[in-house]
Amino acid sequence: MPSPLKERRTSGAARDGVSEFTTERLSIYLRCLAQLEAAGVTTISSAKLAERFHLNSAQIRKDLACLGELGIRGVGYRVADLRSHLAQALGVDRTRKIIIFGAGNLGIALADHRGFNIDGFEVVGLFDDDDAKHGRSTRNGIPIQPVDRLEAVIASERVEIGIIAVPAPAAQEVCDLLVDAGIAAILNFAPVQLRQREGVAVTSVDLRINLESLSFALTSVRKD
Amino acid sequence: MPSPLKERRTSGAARDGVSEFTTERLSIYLRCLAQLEAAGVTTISSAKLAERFHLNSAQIRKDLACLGELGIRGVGYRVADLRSHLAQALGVDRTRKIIIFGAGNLGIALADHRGFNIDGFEVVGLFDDDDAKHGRSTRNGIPIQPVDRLEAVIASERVEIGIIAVPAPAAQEVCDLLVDAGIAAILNFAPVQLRQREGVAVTSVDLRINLESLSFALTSVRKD
DNA sequence: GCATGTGAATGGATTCACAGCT
DNA sequence: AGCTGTGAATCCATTCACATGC
Repeated sequence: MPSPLKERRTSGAARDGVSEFTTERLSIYLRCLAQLEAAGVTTISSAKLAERFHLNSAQIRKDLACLGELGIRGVGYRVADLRSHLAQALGVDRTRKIIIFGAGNLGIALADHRGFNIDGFEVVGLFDDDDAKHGRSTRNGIPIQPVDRLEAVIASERVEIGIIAVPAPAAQEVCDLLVDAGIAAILNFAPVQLRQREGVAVTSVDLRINLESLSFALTSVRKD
Repeated sequence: MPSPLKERRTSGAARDGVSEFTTERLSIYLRCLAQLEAAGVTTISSAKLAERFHLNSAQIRKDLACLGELGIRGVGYRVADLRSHLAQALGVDRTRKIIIFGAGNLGIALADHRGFNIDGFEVVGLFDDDDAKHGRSTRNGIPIQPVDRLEAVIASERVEIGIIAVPAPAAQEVCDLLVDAGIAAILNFAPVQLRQREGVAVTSVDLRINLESLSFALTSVRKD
């Protein structure tokens, strides 16, 4: 039984003993290491990393220990080595393909989103049930396709990740559609709690909640 | 000293004793109550709410207790009453104005985003430093304005929330610009950790991290 | 009787502190 | 000497369980 926290944010598989919190930090470390490597840094200590993120160095060591004993006592971590291990653990050492369902403003923006089209990810399809949109393409040239092409694209391109960018009322139906078509991981932008199926990882991004959290902070910390 | 968890997600003010986790759930409850009220339900118990969200009823009661003693023992909560208290606590009983910096695909999509333009929020400005974009408008008619209009709009419209939708290298500069112009809460979509100033609430949405978390789940739960 | 509000218990994430390797 | 890896300690969120009030 997953904790409600994970229930809401990401659910499906907090793999092994690695929690969602740790996973997200691993992703942050990976980004940082890529920058360090580009800057020519060859070795880094957990204390130095901790400084950058305002994190505790023990936490970083614990997080990294999930990948095996990669550190060298008395020295630190080899940047290149650690980066490649992290990339492998996060599964971005190869390219995972993504399709997006919903070609509204958000879906189109996400299809061309830089972070979704580099270093291990690639958007290979954009779908919508509105006939009027079919045939058009995003600026980056991703064509908007009808729903009946969905299954074929997922199968032939070996798509693993589906993004839901449709209005709330349609989200559950689209989710089921994606799962039936073989999608194993879903990133949901619709403001609904999706009924999830066994073995499918689902993460929701609810922008309204983020806004209201900020608004809540504003109601108290009014500096006047 | 905030915990790293909050540090990364939302920071600035975990107001009173109310944690970020609780705040996010309050936002979810509010949405649910609006639906219940629309459906004509007048009273609801924590147990019934718990069912909907796969949450523990005690947690819901604890969360709601933050707003005062709103429940009626032996009965439950009055939907309309609770909803209005929640709306007030989250600060959406009045309209908070938003400006977006960065008129790329994402910025434009967010400007027209439904959840950002109803029930307590309104996008009143979209800014970009690219001259070529000025004068154009989003589909919903929000014009793209030059940076030198920023301060005037924030002041005259009493804008409280700023959204950063620019590439990573520009994000910190834009953040400082917004804070200097009087913005008290920031929703950041750039994949960087922003240096934050005292009294400014900052929440970051990092889509790349969400994707990599899903990818991580996929590397293990390969159903074959 | 029934459902809230809450102190106490639990569980999990973070931090401390130090043994152990280089 | 320096820094990792990790058991022990701490902190905080969640859950239990019951006294309290309708």
